[in-house]
Amino acid sequence: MDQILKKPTRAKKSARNKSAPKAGIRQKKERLILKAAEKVFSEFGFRGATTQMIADRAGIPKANLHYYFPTKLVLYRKIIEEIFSIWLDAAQSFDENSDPVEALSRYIDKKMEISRSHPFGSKIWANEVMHGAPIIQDYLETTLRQWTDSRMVIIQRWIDDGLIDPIDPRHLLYMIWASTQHYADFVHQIKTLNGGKKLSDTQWDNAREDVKTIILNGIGATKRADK
Amino acid sequence: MDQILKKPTRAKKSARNKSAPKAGIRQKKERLILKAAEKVFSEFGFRGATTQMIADRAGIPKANLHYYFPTKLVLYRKIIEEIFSIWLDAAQSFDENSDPVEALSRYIDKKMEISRSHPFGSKIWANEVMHGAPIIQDYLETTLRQWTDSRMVIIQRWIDDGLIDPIDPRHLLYMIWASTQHYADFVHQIKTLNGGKKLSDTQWDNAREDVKTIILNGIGATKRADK
DNA sequence: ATCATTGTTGACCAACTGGTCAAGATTTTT
DNA sequence: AAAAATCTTGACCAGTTGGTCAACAATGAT
Repeated sequence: MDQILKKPTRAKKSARNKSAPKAGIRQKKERLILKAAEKVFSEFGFRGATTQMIADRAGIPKANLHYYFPTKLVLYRKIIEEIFSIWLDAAQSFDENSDPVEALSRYIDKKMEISRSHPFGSKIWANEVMHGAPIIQDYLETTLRQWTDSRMVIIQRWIDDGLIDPIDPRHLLYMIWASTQHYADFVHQIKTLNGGKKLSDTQWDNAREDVKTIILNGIGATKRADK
Repeated sequence: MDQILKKPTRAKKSARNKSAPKAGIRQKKERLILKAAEKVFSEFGFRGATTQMIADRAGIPKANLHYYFPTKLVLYRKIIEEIFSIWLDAAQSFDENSDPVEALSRYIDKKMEISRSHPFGSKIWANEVMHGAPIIQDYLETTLRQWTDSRMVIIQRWIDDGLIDPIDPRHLLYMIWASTQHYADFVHQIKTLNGGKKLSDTQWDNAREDVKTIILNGIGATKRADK
């Protein structure tokens, strides 16, 4: 799931020494920077974030950051790629061979889990799309488009087989995305409306169950499956 | 709906002359700037937007913009206030005396309409919240909080009266917000997945109906109302 | 006509920011 | 040990940006 993103970065020898005394430096430092950058970008957006902020959060001088990532844009792209790969990972759970209740339940569970564990990534993605996707347009047009089309076919088949009510598959997908990602993108609003406290484990469970219940009932997937 | 935002701005005489020969200048120019600013802020975010961009789009020199709005922040705040007032306007349709199907249908209709007619505002709001609501925190804690609480009571009453299934009112509201605002905030993604063409009138109708259907069915509001 | 108020704008500036660079430190290879 | 490669960092620079200002124009009141 990650290989696409990794650079070869000197994979010649070092097969006998104690693991990787120096080769690991680059990897560790890049990880450190990426993590800091993800947070800062999600908080301030691409232009709002400064390389100085990112360097500070990573605890290194700015020049060092630029040694590993030549430009702010390159750093940003790397992060987008990671987010997208996580997203695609969850998308796998929406496979062909399941019935609607099973497939959609699993998919919604995964998406909610990602909203909880990777809220920064979700925000960055949302930010990108809201600003016209200047960086990720190609992802939208290729990978995301293909995935969406293929899933719409599956949903349409469920409809044709009478497993769910006839709704536009597109809007069902949008609703799932919107409802699940809302818990990442609007976490601040949710927290404020929750008396300033972030959602507890139980509240997260409730949220996940309610989203699933409403959507599955909403498309009539349960009334057939139940009996 | 607007009075809060307007400045007194010389309301002495001019009650006999031909309307407002000069008094109108300020108002017209402010409108012009606000409209330009809304677009630019929604496209580039607060920091991404420059006062130069806004001035250019309004067709005036930057210094003139700063004559009417001393700082970028003041301009931004003004826009946020307007957005919020539009939002509150729609919120009215969610009144006490209706049954769930009627109240929620009307509310979702209004929200979808706003997503279509005021996508810029929705994006700016989303952007604010995603970045921790640095400007609008007070709105979240006061007005929005109160409104949300009062509507949750109504929804809870519906549940107690057996009019809808027992779900957490909070999550129902979040789902409505998420699903409807998605069509504004993610319009670019939706457009791309729609073959690069923005949604037609029919597609908007379908979206609106599907969102309503799924949510109303999802909470079991229709199965009681139908018979 | 004259004055006061309001509106207009080019030129300017201080602060910030992405990115560079050269000198030096550290580690790996030979 | 010493050469080669990699990593580190303070100082620096050029471009951008929010905001100011002084001179000027237009309009309204007297």
